[in-house]
Amino acid sequence: MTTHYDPRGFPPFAVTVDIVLLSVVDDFSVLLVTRGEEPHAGSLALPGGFVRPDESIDEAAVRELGEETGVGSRALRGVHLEQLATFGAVHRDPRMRVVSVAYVALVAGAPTPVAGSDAAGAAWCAVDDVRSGDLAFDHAQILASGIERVRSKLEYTTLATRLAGDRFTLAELRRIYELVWGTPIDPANFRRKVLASDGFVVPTTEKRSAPGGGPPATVYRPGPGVTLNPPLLR
Amino acid sequence: MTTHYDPRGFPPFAVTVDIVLLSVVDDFSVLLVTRGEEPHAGSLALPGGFVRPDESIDEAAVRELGEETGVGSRALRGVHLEQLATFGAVHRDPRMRVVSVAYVALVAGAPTPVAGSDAAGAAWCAVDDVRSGDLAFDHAQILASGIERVRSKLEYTTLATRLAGDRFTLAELRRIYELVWGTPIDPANFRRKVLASDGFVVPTTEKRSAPGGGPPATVYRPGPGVTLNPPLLR
DNA sequence: GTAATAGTGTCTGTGAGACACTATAAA
DNA sequence: TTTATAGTGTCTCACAGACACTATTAC
Repeated sequence: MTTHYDPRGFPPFAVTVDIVLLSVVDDFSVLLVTRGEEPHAGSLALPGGFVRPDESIDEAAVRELGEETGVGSRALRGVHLEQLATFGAVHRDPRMRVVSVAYVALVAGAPTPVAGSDAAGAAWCAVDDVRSGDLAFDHAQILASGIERVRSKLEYTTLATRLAGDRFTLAELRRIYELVWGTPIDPANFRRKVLASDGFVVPTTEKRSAPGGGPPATVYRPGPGVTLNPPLLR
Repeated sequence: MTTHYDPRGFPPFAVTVDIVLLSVVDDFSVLLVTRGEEPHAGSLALPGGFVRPDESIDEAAVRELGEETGVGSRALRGVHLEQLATFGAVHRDPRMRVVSVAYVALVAGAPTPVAGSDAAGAAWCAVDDVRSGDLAFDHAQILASGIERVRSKLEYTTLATRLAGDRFTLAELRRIYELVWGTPIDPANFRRKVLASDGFVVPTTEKRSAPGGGPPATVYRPGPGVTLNPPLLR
């Protein structure tokens, strides 16, 4: 931080936040926007925008999550938001020098983006259907980092409950793991491990019947724990 | 990334890199510099500096690691460098709006910083002796993040070999784990787990005797593996 | 009835951790 | 001779994973 170099003498940096907002319903999906202007007009991109001088980077991420994704503030409660990594190749944006701080966010139930701002072009896309070449800038790389972060964090944290919402059965929770990881999981062993993890899930008195048969399943809500001890293995 | 907002109309951001360079010899230590100018003149700080317009953030980190730490390029071969996190509170630097991208670096044997640049004020400090209040800016927070990152990565990666250098005995490797984690480890179980991890260490024909007694120990070098399967538990 | 699922029980293999034991070298 | 360490062996406990089984519901 000692400076032989005065940054005021050089063309400035712009700082942006880009958000990998993920959810699970029928698929493990990411919210993408269609760019309305150059560069990359018409391409898909991660929602994001410039950090303003009077807000921290974290604050900018929260603001963009609301504005740009158009996900209503009701759905935004209980959203998980964490910093992912920072991308700063020299020419990643052709307009000027832009450094992007990427975030990962998790929301339950893929809520429909409300109209307004740029949300007109916002849509949920199954992550397996997104082709790298379709994404603007270096967003394919950012998306890949975000997906990998979430896949690995499901192993040793209770983050899956952020994707499950505030009421879920163990079958629904297991389905989230199966869709995110892309592997089948033994229901009996999954049940035992989840219930053995202190603070992961809390049973309610409620029961829920699934279509297609089977006895009513106990409904659970997220527990107070954040880390999983022992971890769930992929 | 769609912009209703033109960043050119606002005071610019500066982007810096700060480096948490860690090593283990007698202690688990971090390289700190004494600041020569305001703000925080005389305080300890992490080595770092401004990112230049013509270099990526990663390139700036590599450059600063050489320049600012003054660790010779011989010792810099085999150094591990990875991005840690980005810190962007509004007033973290009183001069102007500065966003800092922090990196963690690991080097073997705490090489003495060579004179030149600001390295005159660079010194290795045991991480347990660093008091948060002694550090400039938000560097205490950055240091804490870096330490925690390394502590947890020793569990599931082969990073400890970056702290051990290119020739080491299992006792020396174990000592690194003990100093970083601050807990004693059973030598017999440690040996078995390390040798059972494919690609962690490779035996050489060399033997080395430790002062104080005991038979000569086999010397190992780092293996090609990067992840530890199964992990070493703290 | 039939199919599907909730929830429980059980067996096996693997690995973590504790610790005993010997062999070898420094002081 | 004493002390410390290298390296091996072994025992126990816990858990992961595979899978059988019963009970209960939708259709």
